[in-house]
Amino acid sequence: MKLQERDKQILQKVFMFMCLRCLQIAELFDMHIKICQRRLRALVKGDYLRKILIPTTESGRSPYLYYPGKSAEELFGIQGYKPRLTNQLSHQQKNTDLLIHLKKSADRAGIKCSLLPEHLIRISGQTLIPDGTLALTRESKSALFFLENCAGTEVIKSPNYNEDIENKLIRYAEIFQNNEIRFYCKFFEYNFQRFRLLYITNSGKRLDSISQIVKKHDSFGFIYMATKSAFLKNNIFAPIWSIPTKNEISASIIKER
DNA sequence: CTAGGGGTTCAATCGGAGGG
DNA sequence: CCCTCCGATTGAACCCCTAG
Repeated sequence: MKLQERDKQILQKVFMFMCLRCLQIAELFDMHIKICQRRLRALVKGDYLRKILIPTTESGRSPYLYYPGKSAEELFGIQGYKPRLTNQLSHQQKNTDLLIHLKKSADRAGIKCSLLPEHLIRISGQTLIPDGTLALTRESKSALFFLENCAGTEVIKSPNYNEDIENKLIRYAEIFQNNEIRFYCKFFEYNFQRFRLLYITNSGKRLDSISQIVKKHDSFGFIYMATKSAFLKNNIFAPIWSIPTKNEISASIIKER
């Protein structure tokens, strides 16, 4: 097969996210789903990609998950990973969906959006791992955002203060106070002043209860919250964000002009 | 000959109806 | 209560045509 320029870009994205579904790739590249399927099939044939069937909870056929094959590893000189079918994976897939939504929304608005998914942060040895980070750039100015996608399974508050949401928020506040974002400045090649944390919840009820904890620990007002449905329904300018600390309920993360 | 597009078929899953 | 069947749904694969 002859590798197109777009094929290479697809492979890069697959490396970036570790693994992607056909629909995610089609959305990223504005491809017709069938065209996307066909290219992916060709890439699988050339062992640029490999695929596994992932179990799903939704109706319909289970989609394939594509991850780098040997040819792609040789082409880029990067090692790929075969995704393991764990709870972690479905959470990661949801994070990918959110990041792609942000990316496409920014594209439409003419704003540059660079992504840094979770697994790349993880292997860099950071102690606090967000579900993803992104940099929005407009006219030579960039802003850094962390993304937390609350699946609704984590404990909000556990007595041992370990790995619960409250503990994580405390650590975010520490990082904000000390402005420990050197890793991200280096990755995005921009000297960010501060960052914002975008906290996505899967229900309004959960948003309210976590807001209470945010108020307690975020004295700066850097934590923005929204429900997943509002987030996915609206564009990047939409005033859907609440900032618990400032008692704001319709903030925007970026101004329209 | 290759890439893109439309139509159709295949495969896998869920939920509900119905029977034992 | 459990099992099987069936339709609905969704993603992928297949076939054929067209344009360059």
